[in-house]
Amino acid sequence: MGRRKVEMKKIEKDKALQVCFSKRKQGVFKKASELSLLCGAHVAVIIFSPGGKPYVYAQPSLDYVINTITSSSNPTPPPSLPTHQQWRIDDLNREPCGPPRTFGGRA
Amino acid sequence: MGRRKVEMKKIEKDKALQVCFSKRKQGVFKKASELSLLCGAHVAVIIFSPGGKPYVYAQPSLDYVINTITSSSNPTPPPSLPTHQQWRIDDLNREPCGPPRTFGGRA
DNA sequence: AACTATTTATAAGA
DNA sequence: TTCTTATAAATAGTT
Repeated sequence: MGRRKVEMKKIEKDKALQVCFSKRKQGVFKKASELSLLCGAHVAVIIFSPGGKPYVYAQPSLDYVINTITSSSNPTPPPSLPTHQQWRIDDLNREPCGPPRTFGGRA
Repeated sequence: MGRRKVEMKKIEKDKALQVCFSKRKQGVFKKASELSLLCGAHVAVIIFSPGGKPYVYAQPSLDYVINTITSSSNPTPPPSLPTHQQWRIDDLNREPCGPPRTFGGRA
């Protein structure tokens, strides 16, 4: 979205890349925060700038999300939920990681 | 965006929440993958559904991003970059975490 | 950093 | 859940 449709490939011009990074980082954080708020979902977004500086959005906290995702299996299933899923961290690394995919099903 | 402007508060109707979560999770992953591709940025997005099931997008990998962010200081500055920033993980947890904020500056 | 022309994401509905 | 469509929102190029 913008004046032109943009090709999805690495931006070469350094100035343009910096501007794009800054704008889109903000966009991703906003989308993540909206998802968290609207759906009551816990979420963490970790972004490293091309210069290596980290930016983080997390709900409720980075520690919480990393600790939960790092636990090899889900140790504390919410007792109120009938269809709780079991999962292992190894499964997560098998995600396809491409934009035009489904990125998993429902909870 | 959509037929109506939507209030930014927790969705109550369970069905609507599921649909919203599914669509927006996909949206966040797509935005993150575009940021990664366009800017060559390393990124991880970890999302827990309301039911507690985790979904992950990561570039180049979840392990890489978590290991890097978990290191209390950046141990391996890219030698090609002149303006490398030093940072500590403690700094990251001080992010405001609200949608209408700047979410950090530029690298 | 602000401004808009456009593209893209997505809320409802089928 | 997938598709369609009307609209809100993100953002590319410009100032």
